[in-house]
Amino acid sequence: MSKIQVAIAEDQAMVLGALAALLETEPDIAVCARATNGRAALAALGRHKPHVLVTDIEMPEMTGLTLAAEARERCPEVRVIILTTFARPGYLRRALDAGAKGYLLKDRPSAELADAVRRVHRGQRVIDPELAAEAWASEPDPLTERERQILWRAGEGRSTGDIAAELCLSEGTVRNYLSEAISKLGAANRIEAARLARAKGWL
Amino acid sequence: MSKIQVAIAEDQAMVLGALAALLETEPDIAVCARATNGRAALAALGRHKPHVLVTDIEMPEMTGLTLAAEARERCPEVRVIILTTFARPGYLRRALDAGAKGYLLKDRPSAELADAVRRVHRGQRVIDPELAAEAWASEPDPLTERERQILWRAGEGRSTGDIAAELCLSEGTVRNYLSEAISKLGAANRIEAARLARAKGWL
DNA sequence: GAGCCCGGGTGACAGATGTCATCCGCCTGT
DNA sequence: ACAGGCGGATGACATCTGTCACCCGGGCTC
Repeated sequence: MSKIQVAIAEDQAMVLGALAALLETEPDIAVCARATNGRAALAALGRHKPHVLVTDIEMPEMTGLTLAAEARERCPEVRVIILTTFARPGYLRRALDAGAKGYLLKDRPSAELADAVRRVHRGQRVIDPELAAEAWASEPDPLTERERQILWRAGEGRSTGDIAAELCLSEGTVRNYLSEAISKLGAANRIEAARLARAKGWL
Repeated sequence: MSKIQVAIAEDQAMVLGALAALLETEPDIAVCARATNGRAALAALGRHKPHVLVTDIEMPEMTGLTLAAEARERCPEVRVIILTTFARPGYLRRALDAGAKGYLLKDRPSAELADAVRRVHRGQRVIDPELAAEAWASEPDPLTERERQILWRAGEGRSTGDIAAELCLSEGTVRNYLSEAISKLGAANRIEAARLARAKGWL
């Protein structure tokens, strides 16, 4: 019996090593590659051709979501499982759009990981059930690309003028977009709007 | 040879399980207790009397820092290692004040964990070297308690008026504190100030 | 008791933010 | 050819923020 070959991408080295140790305790699973950022993971996919890729979302260089999308392009036979802290409907939706086969939360019991790897390897989908329900019920991202760009920067503490300069827009326009975003999100000001958007995974 | 008994506290069950798997691969270490929140961890210390406690900082019920302090009170023979994402001088300082013997970052290679456990068990201290240097160089928290309260709320997106009402202060006073905090932190506005303070672990 | 620091408050002012109505090009579908 | 939409801009206005100078009352200490 040949083992299921798994690649892992996770930016916190300690967690990466720990996840690898966890999977290595399974007799039918082998970890063939590890990466601490998205770009490295993508390179590793080409070299090792694993059956399954387990990846975090928030990573330097390349996010797990874009990694999933790239992987589908270049190595369509690799099945991707997103493993993340964030129970954000927006992330799940984007993950599925990017062709991910699994979406698992880091606060699930550790036994579920190996299970998910096996299931996905068999061709099944594995989606965190609570999150799936929530995502179905929840409204889709109401923000336009511009609003996202601007709200993001506003959330970092940059001023209207700064943002306008950076995006080559007029100051008034930036305020308009911000105003629009604030009202779409039902917030009282840019700060709260940014927080809400982040919490939903829209940012 | 009897193994080093380790307890682990970490709120993300998946990571908890993975860390346990990682430590279990070491022949001289055994994981005798696991907890996904601070209170449960404290209870486990009483029951299992481990040699070493490895704990995250940000957890529900009780933070790893207060857990460390409580542990020193009730089970002074247990050596505590803080294992966290956050390279914040403020956290390190508070951890050491609380009697922690180790402070390790989650983005260090996973091999360092077992190493740290052994060292701390032998009675040594293990502090992330870069962080230690930074903490020594870095100025101590410049914020007063009031400023902290107010800046925290401002960072959540609450308005000056809101905050004043909540803390039973006048609106002008809140603005004064905020202004003071902003200038202490060298920020351009309350949002940036809150971000900076958070990054330093002062908030 | 005089002087002084500290938490808190006031008032005034400039500048940043949030809201609206309106306008202008530029596509796009019919 | 024309009506819409859409991204972007403008101007005006009200409100919120950030800053500053100064005031008050209670504890200190000398």
